[in-house]
Amino acid sequence: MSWWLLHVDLDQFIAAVEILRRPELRGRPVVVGGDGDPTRARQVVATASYEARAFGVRSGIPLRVAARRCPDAVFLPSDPPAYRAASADVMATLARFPVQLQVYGWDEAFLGAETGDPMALAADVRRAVLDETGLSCAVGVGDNKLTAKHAARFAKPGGIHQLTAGTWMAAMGAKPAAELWGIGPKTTKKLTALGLHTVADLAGADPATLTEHLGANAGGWLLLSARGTGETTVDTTPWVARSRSRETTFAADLTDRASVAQQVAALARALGADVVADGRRVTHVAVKVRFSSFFTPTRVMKLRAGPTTDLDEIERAAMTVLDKFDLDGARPVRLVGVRTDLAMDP
DNA sequence: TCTGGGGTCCTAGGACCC
DNA sequence: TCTGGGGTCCTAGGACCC
Repeated sequence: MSWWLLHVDLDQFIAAVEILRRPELRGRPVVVGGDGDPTRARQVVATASYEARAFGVRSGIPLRVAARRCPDAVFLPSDPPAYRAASADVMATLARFPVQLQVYGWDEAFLGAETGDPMALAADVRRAVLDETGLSCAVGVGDNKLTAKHAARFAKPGGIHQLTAGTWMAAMGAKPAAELWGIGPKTTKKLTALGLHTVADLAGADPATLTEHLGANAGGWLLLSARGTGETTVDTTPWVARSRSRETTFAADLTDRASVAQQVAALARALGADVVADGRRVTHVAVKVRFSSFFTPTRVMKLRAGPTTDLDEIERAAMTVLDKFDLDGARPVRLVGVRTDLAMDP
């Protein structure tokens, strides 16, 4: 018996939920995103089914591009409440296993288990999720969260796979460092500049050099990651949001300050109502404005009078924060957003 | 064909105080 | 008179993830 980490990752989650309630779509290219109208601008793909991915349709590309690449795809609007409900079903299934459970977003979870046969456990988990929810998932088995996470990638779609310290370098060493969990485009660029291209390159890098160019914290963490080292603990405490935000990209840019202010006020009120309905108090109010140039500054204000549930105060604060922006000259605004930071003490 | 929405965590720099 | 050092709070932005 030893301690194992499992990473459960649902396959094409959002598309899978849609196919589950519309079985006639199974086997067809399905694209979910925005309001489901691929002729409208400024909407992107949330999730594409594997059949659509075969045509080059990926998360984040504009719906119009998806329609061009895959004209036969079925386009559906995003339905977050349905995905939340499906996610809850999956997590409930996982919670019935004798494991520690850490929910990690809608479609992922880490399990920690003391077991002598982690692959058998993974197979059981996969089968239970499929039987009880109709949703397929991949399950990665590892000696820490990083190896488990990457094992799940090898397992996708719908399989199980094991990756440990002993097999890490053989499996991952030749892959681009960019594929490591936690390494994004910016870090990749810095690593490339240092001549570090693969996971093996990074694993063998000079710690002082990494620290110098990426910071003490990030440098050390990168090196550990490249060597397949990661967390071994599972945080089972229920997730409590630290912030909540709401933003809107307009179909056509706003060009007058009054419209921008009205949109921000409405967002602040709606967001405040959601947060208060959840029994939370607001400590900070932030406003985000994206101009047509894609320049996207954010301004934030701490509420001096302390955490509040007063919607008028939240809206007023948003208006005060909006005043920090230079909206003169009618620079076209394509997006506004409001974020509330939430009090963490009960 | 221009580029969604909702999150978390970290860092840097200025203000302010002792 | 041209100059310390530390600590905390606050804001802005960067980076990444799903």
